[in-house]
Amino acid sequence: MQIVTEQRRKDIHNSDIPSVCAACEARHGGVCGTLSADQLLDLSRHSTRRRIEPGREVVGQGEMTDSYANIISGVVKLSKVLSDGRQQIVGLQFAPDFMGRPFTRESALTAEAAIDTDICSFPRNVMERLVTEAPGLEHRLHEQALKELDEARDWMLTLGRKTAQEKVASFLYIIATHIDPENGTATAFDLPLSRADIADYLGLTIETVSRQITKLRKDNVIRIENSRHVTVPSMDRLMHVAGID
Amino acid sequence: MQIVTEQRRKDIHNSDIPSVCAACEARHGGVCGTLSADQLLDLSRHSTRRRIEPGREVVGQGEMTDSYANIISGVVKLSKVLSDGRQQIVGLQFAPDFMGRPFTRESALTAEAAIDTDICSFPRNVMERLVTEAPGLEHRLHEQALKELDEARDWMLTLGRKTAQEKVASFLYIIATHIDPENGTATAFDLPLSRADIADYLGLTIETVSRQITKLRKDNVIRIENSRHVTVPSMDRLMHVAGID
DNA sequence: GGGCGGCTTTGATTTTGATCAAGTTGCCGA
DNA sequence: TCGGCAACTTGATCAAAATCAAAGCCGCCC
Repeated sequence: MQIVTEQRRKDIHNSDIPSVCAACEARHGGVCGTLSADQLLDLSRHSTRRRIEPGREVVGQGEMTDSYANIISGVVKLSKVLSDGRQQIVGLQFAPDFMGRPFTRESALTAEAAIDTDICSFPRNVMERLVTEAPGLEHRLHEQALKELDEARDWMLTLGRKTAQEKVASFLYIIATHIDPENGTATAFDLPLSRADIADYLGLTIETVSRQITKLRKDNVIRIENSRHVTVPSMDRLMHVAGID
Repeated sequence: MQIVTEQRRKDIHNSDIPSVCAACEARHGGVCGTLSADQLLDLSRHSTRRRIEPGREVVGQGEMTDSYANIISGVVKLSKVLSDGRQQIVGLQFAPDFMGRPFTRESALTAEAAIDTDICSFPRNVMERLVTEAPGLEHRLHEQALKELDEARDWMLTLGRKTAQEKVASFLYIIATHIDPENGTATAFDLPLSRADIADYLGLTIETVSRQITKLRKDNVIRIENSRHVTVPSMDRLMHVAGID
């Protein structure tokens, strides 16, 4: 399914090697590479670092448009709800992803931390000023949008056409490939989402998710400790179960 | 669900009022508004107009990255397939949408016409040259990407959390609001997709789609002639059935 | 250490939508 | 006007996942 291919991840990653935000000691998810030293300093001066607890909204429904943020560590869920409460997680963001919507146009999205998450945020107006000054910055934001679009479309195939078993395996594969992007695909990791969150991501119920995880365990596709820690003996096997070519 | 809000559609639409491509007598989906007369002429000279028959690929898997195109009339399906043939339509594009992927990074997407479709296409290199010359052009492409991202995420909620009945109603609502963007929401229209296509868009089977359409007809939510022509007596009613707030 | 509450698992049953299998309808060409 | 074919509908049955209902498990606070 290549939600994010290795190559793509590297493209994004390589570009932010040089510049580190002085204020929060973090790379700004690739946005800094295109800025001058002065602009970087400007950005740093206005950025604030915050730790967000699980379940806490990073930026509320409409507020999303008021600021931009870089994820330093942790995982953020982007979700949508129906009026009767049914919920769907429409995206996950991992460090060092960049969050925030260019050009106001709120899309009824809620962003909240799935686990303890550190972010470095700066106000919309600073960002907008920099966009007009640095020609390459919009290009970077554009690439981020295209990356998210690809991920969303890949996930649509999972939501619409895969079985519960394949969905759960696909989810585990995504986590394995994203949880620690520095080191590529992880074969052992902690799930950043509760069963309820996983269900909301997969369009399933908690019970079905639990049963499928149990089945994967019994079939020796994964090993589990504490219901959160997962070990994958064979990534090929997992991908095969996930329906990934 | 506001897959595309009226306002958003207008934003995109208003911006291309002034410029019409001389070669194909069509507006280039909002990309021309940002170009100078010379650049427009340049673009026109390289553009070719084509009619695509239903089922025909507009641009194949990898080729998508070789050219850009503006939809003059018709509907294009963007879809993905699993290795065993299961298929999911991940997006629909209507006139006057702009198609094509900036920066090569193929995402295994197939684009094919759902009905007779006229497009005006131009080669990647011309487009890329213009992007570097006209600063506003990338901005436009960026907005298009964000629009598609919003639509994809709205649809993920539909795929993951709605019932078959709500899915079908949501589909009809999308068609009603997109089929003739000039005139806003249509209360009578021809379905641009076959039952099989609808099923692939909704993550359902043909039979389920058919049964739900029958049910909507029996419940007087819609009227149907020839299995393709739909009349919606009350758009509010349809939206309510679709689970749209 | 004991109990409480949230998260997770497991089991029994029901429901929704898929699958299998005929029919219809409508269109097109002979 | 008559096949013939593809698209669509309808019906019967089946299976996957949802729902309803208890337990476990684990960490935390007293």
